[in-house]
Amino acid sequence: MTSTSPDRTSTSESAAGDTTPTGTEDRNRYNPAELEPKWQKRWESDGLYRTEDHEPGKDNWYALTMFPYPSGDVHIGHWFAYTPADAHARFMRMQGYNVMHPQGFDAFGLPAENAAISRGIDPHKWTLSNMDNMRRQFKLMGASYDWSRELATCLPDYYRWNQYFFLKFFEKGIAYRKDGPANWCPKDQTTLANEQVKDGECERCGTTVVRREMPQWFFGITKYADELLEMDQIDWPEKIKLMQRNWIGRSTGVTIGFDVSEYLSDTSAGTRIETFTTRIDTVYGVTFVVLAPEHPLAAKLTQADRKTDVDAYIDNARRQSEIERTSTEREKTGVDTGAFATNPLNGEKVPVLIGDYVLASYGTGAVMGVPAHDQRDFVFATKFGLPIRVVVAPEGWNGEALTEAYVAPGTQVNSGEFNGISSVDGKEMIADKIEANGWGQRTITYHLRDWLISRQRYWGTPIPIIYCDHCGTVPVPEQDLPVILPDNVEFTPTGQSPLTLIEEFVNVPCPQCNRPSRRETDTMDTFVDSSWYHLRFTSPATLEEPFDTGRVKQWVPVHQYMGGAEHAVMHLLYARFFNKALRDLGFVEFDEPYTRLFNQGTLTKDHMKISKRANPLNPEPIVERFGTDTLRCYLMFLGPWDQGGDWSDQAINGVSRWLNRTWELSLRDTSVLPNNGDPDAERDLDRIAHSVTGRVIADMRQFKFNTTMAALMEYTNELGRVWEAGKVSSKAWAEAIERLLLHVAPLAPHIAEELWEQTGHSYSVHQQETPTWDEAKTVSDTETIVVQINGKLRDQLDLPAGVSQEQAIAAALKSEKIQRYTDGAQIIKEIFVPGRLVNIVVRPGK
RNA sequence: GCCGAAGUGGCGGAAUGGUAGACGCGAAGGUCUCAAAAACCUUUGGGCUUACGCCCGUGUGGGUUCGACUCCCACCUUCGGCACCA
Repeated sequence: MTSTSPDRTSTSESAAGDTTPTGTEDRNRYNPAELEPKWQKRWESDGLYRTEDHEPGKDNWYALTMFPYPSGDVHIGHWFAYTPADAHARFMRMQGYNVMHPQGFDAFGLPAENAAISRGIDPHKWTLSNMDNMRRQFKLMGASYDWSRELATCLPDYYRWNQYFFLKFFEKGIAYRKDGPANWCPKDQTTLANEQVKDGECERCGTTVVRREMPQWFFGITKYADELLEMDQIDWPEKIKLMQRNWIGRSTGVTIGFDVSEYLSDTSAGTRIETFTTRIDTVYGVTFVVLAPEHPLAAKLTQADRKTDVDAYIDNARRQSEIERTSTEREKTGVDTGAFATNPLNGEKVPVLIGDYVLASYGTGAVMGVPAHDQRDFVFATKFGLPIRVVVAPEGWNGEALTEAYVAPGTQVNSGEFNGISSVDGKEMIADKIEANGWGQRTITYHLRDWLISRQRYWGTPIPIIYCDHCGTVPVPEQDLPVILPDNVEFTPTGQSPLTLIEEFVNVPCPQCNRPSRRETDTMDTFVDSSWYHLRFTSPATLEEPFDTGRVKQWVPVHQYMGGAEHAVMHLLYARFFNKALRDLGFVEFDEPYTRLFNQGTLTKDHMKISKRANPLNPEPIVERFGTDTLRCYLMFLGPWDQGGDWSDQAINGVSRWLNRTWELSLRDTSVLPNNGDPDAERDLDRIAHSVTGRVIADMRQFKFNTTMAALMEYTNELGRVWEAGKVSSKAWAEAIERLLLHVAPLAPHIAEELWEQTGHSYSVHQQETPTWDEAKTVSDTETIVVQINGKLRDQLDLPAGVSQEQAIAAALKSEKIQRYTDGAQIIKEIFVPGRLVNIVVRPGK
């Protein structure tokens, strides 16, 4: 199953310390291949990481990583995401928290279906066997997962609750059905996921994909837009918050109607073109109005002589894919309707055009064209020979024509009664006037659309709806849940959902009237699954309800969520929405699902994305050669976790060496050390030991694994020197080693456990607490004071700790090196930074 | 185009406005060895100097400050996200 690279077995690369001259030394050699599986088994059989809902005297800490899709292999990217997260969870456990660290599988999705189509494998079996394989590979990480909580979203025990929530949402109007766009391949006669569309073409057959409107299911996330913008309660990276804000894209402006009644024979779609603008101050500069091709008034307004052209244009726009239409590269196109609209402010009649740069889905689907103050309108007007009228004058403008749109604020001109005032004030005054006259009103619009959850796919949660000719859209009664996804289905080569072909699935009696009806064959977006899995982890075995409310209360909101930034606006926004919807339905009491969020970066190799084909990097050979602990530590050491990093085959040696050094240092025969140590030497050792703990605690809390590792490496280097000096007692030495092992434990759990045992401690190191430290013990008797002349380093002095300003400056002025600069010069200023430096500012004298 | 992050030795990277380059890799020299590997020790930003030392140096150009990798302004480059949003 797992492919092994052929060259690896033949090379004679030896594991660290591989060659062993004698059998007696063998026993004390660091051998991860032996001890890692040993401890993994022990931890598992002891249930060391099984979490209770309550531990007396401890606060709960829910450490969650974004669960993986079961693609089949745990790759190095998984290791980079999951092992530092595990180290943090372990650290929090040692900080005295009752930590829950679960893991599961986000098991619905397209790849399973692709495997089914291309290789004829059943998605169900494919997914479950991938999960088995990945579970085994995950266990190589030595992570502190509580596997008793494992869940997989493709199992009916899980997805039935998707259906349950769907029904609750439907009842409340949060789930609703309307026409929505889908990517349609005309050749394969199927809809495609966005991932299946490559450069506007069907990934399978290369046919140009078109947009097709069809009835689909939505979740009403936009109702929560304003609440989703509030992010004061959550401790998330500013970057992610910003991306969410931009995605929600709230903009305030004015909706204003342009009367077109005299050009309409059919007024069923109204008599005004409603437009939305954020720049109502420019309304006197409107010289045309543009409708989206899908706008209901587009056809109705078209005058007889323009009909042929307009019909052709609209038809053509419909053929274009979304990708083509929204490409900014593309030249703007448009067509005249022959109709005119009246600007209510100045009574002017301006032409109405249709242009596909106007999007039906944003704002009102119509824009007022102000070419002087909007660059797109400027380009459009130039192309169609429409007038460009300046109404907000740049400073110093004297009536010359513009070469591009002027978008900044200015002074109102050509604006009737508003002439001469600033456009900032004009915005408000004009809006007031429009509202007073009933021409329009202030409006808020959002970039965020409702969440389209329908997928015309097989491998997902069936949507629990039945369509009856008599009763209409009928929800599946709760007691009939789950609607089971049928097994053993046939996949057509086109990728059309097999659900539509299964008679016994589709044809069902109406739950209300019992007449023959048809079941919904769309399934749900997999982001539905991942919107609430963190709740299910608290009580994964519960059968009667989606989760145990009492247990959720003890664990959620998740204290620490960790995962990639690629989910900034999809998963993370959907999960926040889902939580708020569940709250409004009474399922949970809190407002946000994830209190803290940390995003790791991406791991690269040779500064390129790691990919199976072009740039492979398999964790298993690395584990075989160096051990899990080395791999874990190296991934944490190679750079700041949030910035990702670049893999180096060479640099991992350094970490391997360090663990070997840790091993060797810990197992030294302490009987050669004195019983009574030298007090000065022991005070020095204390200083080193306490300051390393201070650094480790501060850095681990903030996910700064690389500097944690650096601090521990410095510590082992120091310990080597301390041993050489031979002045500390065996007791002091043993304490120093104990401290080392406790700090290593979260990072390299296996070696720490083994050494903990071998140094005479009782199982398990992972149930110990982080060592304490005393700030007072970290200060030394002397401190190095840097002496600068005019900010440049000229000397260093070792002075007693806590030296006063006067003493320090006096000592500095006594220094020969300093006198070279002060002799004959005028001292202007002396600066003293306690514990750091003296800076003497001189002017070269005469 | 807009938004965001980042630019530091040969390499990965470290530095509450206060000794730039911690820690590690690599490299060079050495110890051990018949030899090699491993391990250990020393050196390792550039330039000048016999030496004490001195000068330069954190993408570029300015600025603030006694003192700037760090703060401010402008620009360049790379990466990530969004993109005809009215």
